[in-house]
Amino acid sequence: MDNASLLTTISSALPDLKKSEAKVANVILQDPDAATRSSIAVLAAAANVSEPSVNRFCKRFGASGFPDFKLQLAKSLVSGVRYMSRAVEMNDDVNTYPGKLFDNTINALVQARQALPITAIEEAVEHLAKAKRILFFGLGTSAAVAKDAEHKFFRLGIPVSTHDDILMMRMLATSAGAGDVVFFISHTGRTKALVEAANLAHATDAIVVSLTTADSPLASASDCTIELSDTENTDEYLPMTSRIVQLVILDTLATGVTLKRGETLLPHLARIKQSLQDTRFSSDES
Amino acid sequence: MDNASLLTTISSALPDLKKSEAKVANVILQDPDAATRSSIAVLAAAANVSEPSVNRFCKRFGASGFPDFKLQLAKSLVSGVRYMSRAVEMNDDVNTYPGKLFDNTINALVQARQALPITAIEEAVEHLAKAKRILFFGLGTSAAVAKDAEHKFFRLGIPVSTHDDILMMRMLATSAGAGDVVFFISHTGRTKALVEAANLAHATDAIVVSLTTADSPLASASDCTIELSDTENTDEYLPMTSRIVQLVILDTLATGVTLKRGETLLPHLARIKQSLQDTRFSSDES
DNA sequence: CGCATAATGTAATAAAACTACATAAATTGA
DNA sequence: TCAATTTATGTAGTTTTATTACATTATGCG
Repeated sequence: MDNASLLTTISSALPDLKKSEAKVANVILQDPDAATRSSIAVLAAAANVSEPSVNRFCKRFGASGFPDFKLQLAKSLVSGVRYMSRAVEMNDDVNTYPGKLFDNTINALVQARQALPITAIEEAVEHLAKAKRILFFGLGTSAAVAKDAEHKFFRLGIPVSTHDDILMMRMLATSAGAGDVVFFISHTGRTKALVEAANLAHATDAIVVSLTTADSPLASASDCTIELSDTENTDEYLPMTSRIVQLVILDTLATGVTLKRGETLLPHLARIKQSLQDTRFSSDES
Repeated sequence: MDNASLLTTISSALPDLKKSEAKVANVILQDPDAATRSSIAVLAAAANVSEPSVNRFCKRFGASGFPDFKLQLAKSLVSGVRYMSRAVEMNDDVNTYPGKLFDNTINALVQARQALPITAIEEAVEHLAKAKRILFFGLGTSAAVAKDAEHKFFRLGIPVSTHDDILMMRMLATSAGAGDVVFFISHTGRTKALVEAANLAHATDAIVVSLTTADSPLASASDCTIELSDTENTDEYLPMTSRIVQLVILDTLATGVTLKRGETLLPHLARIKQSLQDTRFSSDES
């Protein structure tokens, strides 16, 4: 996996390079992105060396030639550099801002995908699959996420409830016990009311699982934390991308539980789907 | 940003491509990695088309030429996101299925991004920005989406409420009037209770906006429909990708309203953010 | 059916990359 | 220090690769 490290490799090899190779290295290190778009002639001119020198440079770093080197370099730039989120500007029009919002969301998901907390997911699935009851707690935007989770786990046939009422949360947290999973959802992990409820639940025999930011007070109060990296400030005023990532993580957990429970679940899901049939207009009507 | 999405873009553009371009597309989709290492001649031969056809193909997808296209393709492969939706299999383990779920969601968003109903969004923003009151109606999974929307529009300072109670929906729909926007959210657009409520609302002076599938009964009952293409059967038993797209569309609408209302809104949002300050543990504590 | 337009291919041209070889610089040992 | 030798770099020619302009073929329409 020398993908992200090609530039590092070059820069640390700098002292061992021949004079002309070093010149090439410097030009590339100075603006790697430009390098990926240059031809060998342009790069050679920029470095004041001959074309074959550039070629030799490429081969030295494991590429089969200049084009191959450019390819590797381009790849390494993707994984190394964070994707740029494009902030919506005040004078964006309807042709611009929807695309930006989608892009930002997509980028957030791609990034989250790259840093999936597999072990935490595994552990959480373990707890959820064994749970006799699941309580989802969330406030504000996370209340909607919790509601979505409730709906999803309900379909799996697990007794589940959601709460966005602080008093209810405290009462339920206090009276929770073995077999219960109390699941907290919070972007910041710093909402006092939620952290307090988590502490109350933590004192019982129930399992406290949280979906939140690493190193937050909420994480400390949990038996199992699914940590999401703090997103950039795209979410400045209205939380957007963060909750989408949360939702997909919850999809993941629900899927994990489904898989863990095995085949028996599918008939159950099919039955629920069937039960909704009569509430709908068939595709032919109207 | 077409980083993670070049292959998805190609794949979803497939039906609109000319015969020779489609041949090229298929060869690339079949083994994208090989494509990044091929010359234009090799690729043309593999696809049984002429070299200029390959070149035209590349330009169609925004590249300046074949080498540039290869570069973009290589970059898009780095993220590891697969371009096609991959169903979760019964014997997938924790290293597999989370990635699949993220991939599917990302792909759904990329596709939705490509077919953004700009005019409908514009129209809906128009209505929402003028609204004196907004009512969000949704059932099941869409209830969670509605709740999220409520939260978001509430922050914009618009009187708003959400309902997932059929009777409440009917009463509110009937008594709605000028200045009201009744916003229906439904993946299928065929849920009877919801369609009936939409018809009741339609009979009033209120504006009925819906976020649903094209040609559905719900769409017919609306003044303005934001049509989402029916997603693939990834959502077979548990709705996943469809609701994510809905959420991002609602983000888009909220953003559109914000922009339409102009600068004045930002202080309002900042104030709300400020009001939440005291409910949180500061980053230093704990 | 014949015209018009679009789609694709052919062949020539230009650009880019690579190779073999030549020259220049550096290193070594007498 | 100065040849001899090795190593580094550049030159020029060759080959590969990509692009352009134009010709041909296919497609759709009146």
